[in-house]
Amino acid sequence: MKIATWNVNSLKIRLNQTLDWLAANPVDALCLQELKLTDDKFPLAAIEEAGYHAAFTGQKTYNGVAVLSRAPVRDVVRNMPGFDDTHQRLISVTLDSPAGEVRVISAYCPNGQSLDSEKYPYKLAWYAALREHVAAELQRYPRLALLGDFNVAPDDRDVHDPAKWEGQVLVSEPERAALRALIELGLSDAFRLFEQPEKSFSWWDYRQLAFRRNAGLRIDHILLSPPLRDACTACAIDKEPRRNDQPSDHAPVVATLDL
DNA sequence: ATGGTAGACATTCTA
Repeated sequence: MKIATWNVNSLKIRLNQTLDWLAANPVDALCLQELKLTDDKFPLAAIEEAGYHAAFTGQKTYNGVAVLSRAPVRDVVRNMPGFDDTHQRLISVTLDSPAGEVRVISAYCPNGQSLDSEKYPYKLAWYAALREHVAAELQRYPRLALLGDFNVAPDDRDVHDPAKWEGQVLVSEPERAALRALIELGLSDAFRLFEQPEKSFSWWDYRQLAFRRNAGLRIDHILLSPPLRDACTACAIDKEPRRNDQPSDHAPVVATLDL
């Protein structure tokens, strides 16, 4: 089976690109972030027409996440129970695979804006809550995949110009430590299970011709629990949609699982 | 040091 994640930066603007991408890349599950629409505006009919079920949680203007799935989904949990948050940033679902049920979580981690912003401690608190949520989910679901826009570049090799970015938001040590603490629950960064091209990124700023210069960061990740890590045979970033007219600023990431 | 682009919405905020 194949699972993927894509921050589409408005599902309204990117609906046709999403459907085109699914037609060319018929993955079993696609996690979406930054829907930027309320649930009543979610394009469920078009997605079902394309052969997918969907679980989603949205809000006006910002945030919003979804899981699109070939198989029906069940046990849908929106956000993190016990963490009081007005932002719609997380959705967890269960789907069936030949090897048994798989828990798929779509995450849109806070950006943080800058180290001196009030959004920065919110980001770290959100990460701490996510760690607790995923720890609890792992107790119940040994086959777990956490996919999304983590808004953290784990390592300097995930940054086009580490000297320029040193200490900045998305790269700062406390953010990297928060992501490591999550991974230390026993998850693996699927992308780094395999040899990858140098300077592989998943996000490029719209400004300053960043994509053309490959001035990007790798901030979109697929994290796998041990049984899924063992089943993972490939992981890649698909840069093609970033070349589209009116592209998202993020590229999809795809993992192949031998299940 | 500043602002560059894009999306949603309202003339600014977020990324």
